[in-house]
Amino acid sequence: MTATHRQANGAHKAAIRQENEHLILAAAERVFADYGFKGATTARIAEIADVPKANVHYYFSTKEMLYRRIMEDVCSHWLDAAMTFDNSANPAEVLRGYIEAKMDLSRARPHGSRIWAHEIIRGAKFSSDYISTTVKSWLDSRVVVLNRWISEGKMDAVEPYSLMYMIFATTQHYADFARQIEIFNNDAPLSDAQFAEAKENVVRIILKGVGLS
Amino acid sequence: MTATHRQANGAHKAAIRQENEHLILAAAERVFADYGFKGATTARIAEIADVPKANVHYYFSTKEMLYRRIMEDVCSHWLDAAMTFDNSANPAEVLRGYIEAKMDLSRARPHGSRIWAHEIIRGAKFSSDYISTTVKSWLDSRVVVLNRWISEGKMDAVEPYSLMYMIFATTQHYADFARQIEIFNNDAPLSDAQFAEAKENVVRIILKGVGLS
DNA sequence: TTTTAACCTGACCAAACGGTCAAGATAAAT
DNA sequence: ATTTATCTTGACCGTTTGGTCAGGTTAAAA
Repeated sequence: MTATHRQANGAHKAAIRQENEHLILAAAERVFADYGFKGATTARIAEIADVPKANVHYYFSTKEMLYRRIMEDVCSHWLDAAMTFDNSANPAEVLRGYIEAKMDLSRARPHGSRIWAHEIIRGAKFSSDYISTTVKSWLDSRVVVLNRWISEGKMDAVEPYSLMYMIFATTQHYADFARQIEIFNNDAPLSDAQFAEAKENVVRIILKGVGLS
Repeated sequence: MTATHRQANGAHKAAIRQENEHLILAAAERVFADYGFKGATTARIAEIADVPKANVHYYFSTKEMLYRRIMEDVCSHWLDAAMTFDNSANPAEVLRGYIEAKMDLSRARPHGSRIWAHEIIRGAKFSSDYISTTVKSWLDSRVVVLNRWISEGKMDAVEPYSLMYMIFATTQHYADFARQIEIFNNDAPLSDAQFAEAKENVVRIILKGVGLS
């Protein structure tokens, strides 16, 4: 390979690194989603990523570091996509937009939701700090908005945390319990049309349930 | 020990067996709830049950058999307590009773709910038969009832499966995500009063959401 | 009292586990 | 052309894993 074929400034090496890290992270996301931290094995991650196990440890020194990286990726993605709780518009539109965004995220990235579920069920050993700071701040600020809407008589006087938990639970159920839903749906994954109907139903029931329709 | 001190007909041996099986099952429920099937270890189960590891294998030949037994226990308990979907009364009372029963079960036996969550997230490898037969039959029969109520104009024309999934998700969230709720509640578990308020909120929002209040 | 059947467990095993390492391959810099 | 830094990987290591087993204890039956 001559100099003219090479990319400038070591771009090839960087590309290799990016490619392999991406392969390993994608495989790890699947394996951690299926088995949780303890149940996942680096051998299985390597197998799915189609790289030797030693290569997994070359890019990510330990299983815990790989797990933490995955958690960070999942969280940042969620902060971007699922925390678009714009409080400038009217309550019904805001809640509808938020619920739809969370439903879409469950559909598009179910692995992230499942990793989160594993992590919380086990007791949030790795993420309790993150939850008690970043996530709690975000949630509390939304509760303030909800309470303002309630005091302005724009919606029913529901307990805001219960409402938020209901939205968390219902939307994430379509990712975490997708296999159960699939079985109930005669062993077929929900079609796009079925999922759209489910999404609309969730929005309708919750909006009406808090007096916003 | 004389004959008069002994219990009749080998009752003592049977009692020993029952006692130890119970100890091991209780410990296994906790460990499987925390780590799922793959992540759980028989050594940890033995440690929590306070019996030698070899004794765990004396009463339950393999980890898989112990897990299946736990799943059966969890399911039968749920069938008893959480499937009391009496369709003779009026819709609002029936739904309220069902939601309250599921919330109470999440509060009283969170481990069972978490084991179920692990099992489904992983793809229901051990339980897909049970879900596609017993549970699906139960669910489909309740959907028939909901559809009848809808056609009789007693409640809104919601998609019944979406509604049932919402109830599953929201009620089980209080077991599966108890740790997250605890952190949001300033690192304190929900008090009985807080839980009662949450339960009432869930009932109110769903009943109103489907036109039953 | 003797026999029998069930219970108990420390010690052990092969397999799987997370992680290491030396030695080679590749490509960028000199 | 040579050096240097990064990438690659089979082989390996100490530990943990699910599971076994021989030999013991206990209590019911004969």
